[in-house]
Amino acid sequence: MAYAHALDALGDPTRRAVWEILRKGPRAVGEIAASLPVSRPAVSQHLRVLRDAGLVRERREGTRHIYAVSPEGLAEVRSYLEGFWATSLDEFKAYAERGGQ
Amino acid sequence: MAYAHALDALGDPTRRAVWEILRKGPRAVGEIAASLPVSRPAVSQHLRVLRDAGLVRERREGTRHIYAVSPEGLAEVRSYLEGFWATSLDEFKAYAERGGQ
DNA sequence: CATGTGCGTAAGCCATTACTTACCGTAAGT
DNA sequence: ACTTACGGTAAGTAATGGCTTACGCACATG
Repeated sequence: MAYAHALDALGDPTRRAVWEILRKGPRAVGEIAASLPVSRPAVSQHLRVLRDAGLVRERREGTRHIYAVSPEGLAEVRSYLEGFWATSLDEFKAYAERGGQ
Repeated sequence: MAYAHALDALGDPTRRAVWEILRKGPRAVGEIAASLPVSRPAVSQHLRVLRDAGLVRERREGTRHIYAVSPEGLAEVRSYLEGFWATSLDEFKAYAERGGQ
């Protein structure tokens, strides 16, 4: 299996922190690590997971590896959650009609 | 911390499997466990995590505990992801304008 | 060609956690 | 009251995984 699902990748707080940094714009690995209380290799490993999940994308500028949020992986997670939305609302409606029990 | 974020709760494959079963409609604990390759106590523990994350809700019918997907937790995850959507599209646009590199 | 910079990978350690079985509590039926 | 049904909890174990340091590779610069 190994992180097939994007939600596996987002299930770690540090990884979400990396993702939230990239949300502000593309960053090199070292820059990301400088903003976090973990080492650069740790960030590198997290980025690999995020990349395998399709959540970030990489490009190279000389020796620097620039990462950026990828829309595709985000869209995948979104559509996954959308599938729950309709049934969830139905449930909520029935729940309310029972009087909130 | 311990599963403060709903995405932490959704970061486990078995827990997502539980959630996907509940997506089809409310179920008792034993019913859920019967659909999965893990024991009933394991399901019970996963349901507790999902419940603490606000992703599922519980009601009782006699000795049966009926679980159902909760809209609130789902909405939380959705709004979290929505925050990435706009910036992600901007990034994608810039990416395309660079020629897809 | 040598040095410096920026990252990824390997190996190992430690904490987290997902799972099991055993047990206990509660509700309903006989 | 006894029994059965249904689930949560406790305790212990095995595995996952997140982190570190050490190392190696690619690119740029003197």
